[in-house]
Amino acid sequence: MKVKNYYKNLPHKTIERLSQYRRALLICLENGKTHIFSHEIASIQHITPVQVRRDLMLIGYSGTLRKGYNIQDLIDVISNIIDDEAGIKAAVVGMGNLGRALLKYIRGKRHKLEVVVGFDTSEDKIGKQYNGITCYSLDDLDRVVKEKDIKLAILTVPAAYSNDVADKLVKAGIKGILNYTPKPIRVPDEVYLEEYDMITTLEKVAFYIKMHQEEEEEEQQHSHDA
Amino acid sequence: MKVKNYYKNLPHKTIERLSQYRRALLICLENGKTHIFSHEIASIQHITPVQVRRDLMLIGYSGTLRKGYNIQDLIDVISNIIDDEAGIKAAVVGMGNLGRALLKYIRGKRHKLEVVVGFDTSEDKIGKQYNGITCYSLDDLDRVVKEKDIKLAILTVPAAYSNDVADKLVKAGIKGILNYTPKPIRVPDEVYLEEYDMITTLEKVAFYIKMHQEEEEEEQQHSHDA
DNA sequence: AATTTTATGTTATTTTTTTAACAAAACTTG
DNA sequence: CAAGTTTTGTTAAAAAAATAACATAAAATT
Repeated sequence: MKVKNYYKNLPHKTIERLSQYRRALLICLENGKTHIFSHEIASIQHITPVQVRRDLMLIGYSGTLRKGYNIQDLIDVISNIIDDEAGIKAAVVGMGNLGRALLKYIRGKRHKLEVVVGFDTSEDKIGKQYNGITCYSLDDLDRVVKEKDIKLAILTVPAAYSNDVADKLVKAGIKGILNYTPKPIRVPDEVYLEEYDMITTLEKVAFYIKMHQEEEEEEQQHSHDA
Repeated sequence: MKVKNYYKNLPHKTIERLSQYRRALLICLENGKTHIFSHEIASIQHITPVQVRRDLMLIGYSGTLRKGYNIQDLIDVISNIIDDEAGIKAAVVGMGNLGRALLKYIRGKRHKLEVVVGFDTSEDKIGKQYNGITCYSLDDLDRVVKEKDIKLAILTVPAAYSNDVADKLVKAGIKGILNYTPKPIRVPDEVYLEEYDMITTLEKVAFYIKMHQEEEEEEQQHSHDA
């Protein structure tokens, strides 16, 4: 059995939570904490302590019975799993409001995952610097991606172009795309694709507001009946 | 059995997909299509036709055997389920790059879900118009939310303030919060909370790129051995 | 020193979600 | 007009994810 690659069987949801745990842990570390209990992590992430312990069990990390988990150690263990040793370079493709917002969020946060360039079609933006990275023309995409060995693209172009740009990215050899465009794109199997749709999330919240509202109305109706 | 409220038992994932289906259907409608097959919807959304049919079964919508689903009808059925009849008003709280980007995305797309105001602390922004909505001071949040009957808040303030602002929103009577802040917030049970974390999504993509990469290296190793 | 409390780590169970299987219907083709 | 094809709708099975249950251990308390 290859111990080295045990994390390949980790559930997708666990991978997501590991990233979230790490972020929470980094904040705790900044605040001077050295140890943390499963129920503390759980409380931050709005989940149950059991789930935290189960995730940590899956990655083979053990805490101490009375002090909980060593924050720095746990950060290191998680980083070893989710980070690429050599680091992964990313590009923001589409430097509109969303692209620039994401860039600001990400820039400098993780040394193993760095946004190194941006792309846009607008003459105003090409050649300019944003949060310390330069914006290139989409025409130079293929060259720049190959030169800088960029593997991940954050797609934030207008929906109308999403498919064309995605094709370009694939041809340039990109390995993963995070699509923030409201239109699903099509890529070959070997390219990892994650679609995130803001409107869907928003409509979901609206739906549950509506539902909650109707439930309350119903309850009032009942108490009125009685 | 209350037929009126059957949709309260719909799986969460189905709700999400219904929103996605509708968006895809609206695009098809614009392109002049009148009918669509389950496998066409599936292909757009990167899922299986079975899942589409199952979701539509759950909402009680039937297509015709040879023509598939009537696009306009299906849009109406979905809208009846996920939209609030009276409409839900939303606010973008934090008019930075991300807030403005989301506003641009959403503005005018759904008439049953409308962003009506923005909030910010910056003097430069207060009083200004963005995509047709005015930006108010965060100090006026309570008043404006109540006056305009705003039920949903899109939280895009800097992480440091997320909890304080969330508390304000809850006090003002908000019913649902979509938190785009990289820090989880805490709200009472009666407020629906959806957290979305861009960094987690990004790190997830990076992880699967890494994994894929290692798998390929392994395969090369094997073929080298043989 | 015995008992209680509070955590962890792990197995078992339940719930949720996805996928498979297949009957029925409508159209097409030989 | 019979056989074949295609697509829906639904039930059954499988897979994934979350939750519960509980044994174990270390510290605190009585």
